[in-house]
Amino acid sequence: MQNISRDDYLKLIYKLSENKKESILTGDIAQAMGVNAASVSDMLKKLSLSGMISYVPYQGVKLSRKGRKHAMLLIRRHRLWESFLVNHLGMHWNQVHEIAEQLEHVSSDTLISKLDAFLGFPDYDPHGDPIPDGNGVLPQRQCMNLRDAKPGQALVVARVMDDSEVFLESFDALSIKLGDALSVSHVNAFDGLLTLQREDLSRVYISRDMASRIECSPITQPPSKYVG
Amino acid sequence: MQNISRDDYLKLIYKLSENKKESILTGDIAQAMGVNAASVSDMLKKLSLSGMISYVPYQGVKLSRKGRKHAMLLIRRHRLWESFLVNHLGMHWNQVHEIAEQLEHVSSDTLISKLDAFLGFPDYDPHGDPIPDGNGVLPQRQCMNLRDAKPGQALVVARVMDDSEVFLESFDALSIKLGDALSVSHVNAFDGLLTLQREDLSRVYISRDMASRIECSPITQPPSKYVG
DNA sequence: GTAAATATTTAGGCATGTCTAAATTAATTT
DNA sequence: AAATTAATTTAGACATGCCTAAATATTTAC
Repeated sequence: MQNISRDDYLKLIYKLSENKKESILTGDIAQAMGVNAASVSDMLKKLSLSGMISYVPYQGVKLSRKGRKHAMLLIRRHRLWESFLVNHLGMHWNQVHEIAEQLEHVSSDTLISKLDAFLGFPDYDPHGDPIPDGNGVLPQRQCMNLRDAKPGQALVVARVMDDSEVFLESFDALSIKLGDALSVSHVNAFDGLLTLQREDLSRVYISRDMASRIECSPITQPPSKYVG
Repeated sequence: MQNISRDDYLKLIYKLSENKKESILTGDIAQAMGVNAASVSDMLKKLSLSGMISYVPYQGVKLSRKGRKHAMLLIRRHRLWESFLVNHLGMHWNQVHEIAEQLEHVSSDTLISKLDAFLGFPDYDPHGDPIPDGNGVLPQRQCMNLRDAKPGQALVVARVMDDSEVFLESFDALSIKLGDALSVSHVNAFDGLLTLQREDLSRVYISRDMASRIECSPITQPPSKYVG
């Protein structure tokens, strides 16, 4: 509960590392934390001393094995709490991030394992984000970005990659939910607008911008008896 | 989430005020917080500035109306979380205090009102402590200390006034739970040892020390038709 | 009613986490 | 390759919340 800032830095460094493979730069962290670069330098020195990151001044920063595990356990707490807030308290998925941000700092292993059991040991949170296990290991799942889907592709909506209120409300307006099965009818050659078909044959239209923030599990059609 | 210390002081001042009617002394706070008296002085000045307490140097401290309401809302959060931990996560009632101590600092009114609804708007927590409502008002209940019970008295066990592990385990060992109905068979004239009878007529023996930390609702026997 | 004992407050420090401004290092331009 | 520009780090401050030691106020004892 008292290492809130350190934890926030570690989580952020992990998240920035997901996208880039290279070292994370001080300025990126400063921008994302909404904090002065000088503050980041101070903190990086401390995190480096405690073995959470490897830090070469002016060259950026990388999580150590220890730091990565620590970050994963924070993400575990965060996603378990989000699951609780949405599935049991009935909160909307665009209202839970900030609250989970606070709840994740409550440090009790007993609490987290009891919560995990109460929730039924979920693998994914309400946004479809994978929940690390007690060792910090993520469940694996074959996923693709909806933007890359080709006509004829059948898929299940698996995850949204944007927590912002405006995105989530626009997503809700599409009347699709995680777990829904869709098939790609058409991809507009000019702007990439996707036309998808629900199982009830009704249609959904998703812009490339929107699609790029949605991940799906492709459904491999079982090969028909008569093919091959 | 950032006013953790201030909140802890306010709650403590409230708890110390429950017993005493007079002003609370710096030294009492220092002792209860496990902190130096000088630190308490510092904090009292700050709390006084923000209108939470009335503070006269050397004369002690009293909660203001604002400070009392703030403290009640913290206690509300604490007791709601304890209810969740015991009733839904299956934790033992002697394990939840520290965790609730952290959870209560998560500040979101939406969260607390959703949690309240999820729990079914309870009036009492697992220790029988009353849960303030959203305005900081406690539910009222007629209660007496078990130590003061007289032979023939029928009562319902309502509340334990001691959160320590050693007390709660000894209480559990009696095989009685909150809500159980008991009647007083005998009070030992020398040491005050109580002999009580359960509804199944089996007996429980409770020392005066133990009894003094147990609160009960007396059951008024409905007057018999033939009396009077 | 004054002196000794006790409690409280003030003074000055330390750690954390932030800031601004200055110095330093790296990258870009020419 | 040197000079300019951009990014990063260091230096020095401030706020919070704690500490110890010294000063001050209050209470108790004689």
